[in-house]
Amino acid sequence: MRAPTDDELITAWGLLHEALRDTEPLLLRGIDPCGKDMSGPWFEVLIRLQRSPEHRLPMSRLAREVSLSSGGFTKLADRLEHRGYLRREHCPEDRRVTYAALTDDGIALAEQARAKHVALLREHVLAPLGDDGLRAFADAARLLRDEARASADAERGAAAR
Amino acid sequence: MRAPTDDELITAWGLLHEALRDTEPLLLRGIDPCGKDMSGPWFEVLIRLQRSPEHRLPMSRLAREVSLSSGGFTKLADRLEHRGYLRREHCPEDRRVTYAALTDDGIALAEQARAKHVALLREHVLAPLGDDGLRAFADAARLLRDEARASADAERGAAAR
DNA sequence: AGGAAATATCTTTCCAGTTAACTAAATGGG
DNA sequence: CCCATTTAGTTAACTGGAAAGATATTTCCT
Repeated sequence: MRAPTDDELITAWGLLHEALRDTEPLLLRGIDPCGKDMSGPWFEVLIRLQRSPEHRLPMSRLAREVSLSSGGFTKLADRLEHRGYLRREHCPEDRRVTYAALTDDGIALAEQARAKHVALLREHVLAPLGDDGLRAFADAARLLRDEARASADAERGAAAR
Repeated sequence: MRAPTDDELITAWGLLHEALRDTEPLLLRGIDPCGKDMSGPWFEVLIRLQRSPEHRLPMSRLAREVSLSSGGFTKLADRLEHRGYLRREHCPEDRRVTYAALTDDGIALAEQARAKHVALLREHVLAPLGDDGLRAFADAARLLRDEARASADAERGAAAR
């Protein structure tokens, strides 16, 4: 198999960008109980809280998992709290940490959003790729992600030294 | 082959997000003649202009291709122009359009940035995926993108009717 | 030709997210 | 035991990009 040319590499990476950029809006259509804003990672936050015991997680961990700075996550939490989907809870064991916890409304919203999102994923991602294609795609994405994390860690280690 | 569960779908999509988000910064390291800012699509713009005859394209077309709003692209063009990498040229045939054209500095920057970017792509994308994996990955991305565009077009058509 | 609709750009306004500075709380080495 | 370091979260200043409106130019229809 011939090795890819420079242009093939650039094109391949561009395709990934375009696929994500064009598909993303389709996957959230009709899921907007928060209003026209709230474009970003609020859905990720809801999903992660929904999967968690007692529907709560430390804010710092959530921020890290959705790749938001601490300051950015504070504002996101403010928005969700203001709309009644989330509340802050103090952790008695470690008084530095604050939990972000779903309210009942937040739980309901998460379930509804998740159901719609999955339906849209089946339509716009699973359908074009097929079962096998989806798995292969996901495996490749995992490889990329792990390589990126390993590289980033290696660089951080080098910087610390 | 068993059909994917809801969770597998959500996870697969999340992996794609993480792969892109974590890999992206690695692919631009050392490519920053513009300063610490200029995070976004300036590289895409340079590449497209580099490939174009006379190193210039209408601003509106560039904006569409890199998925920026007209306002957003105006500001990006301002930044690149201010740094001396780009100039605006009026089109005599259609006086509405303004070309974005690379300066000599811009051409040099594009070549240098492209070379570095390709090297990083080989290291962080081609290496983990392999030749065949990369092509399969790119093909899947193309499928996704085309499906998304077809859906978006269909919806626009329905809205126009 | 004349007017309506479309196109391209710029302007303004708004908002999400980053960085950095700061406080509070926990941890670890001497 | 104490001080230095680290971690959690909030706040403020700034910036990139989106949405909507304004203007100028072209195209299309009659």
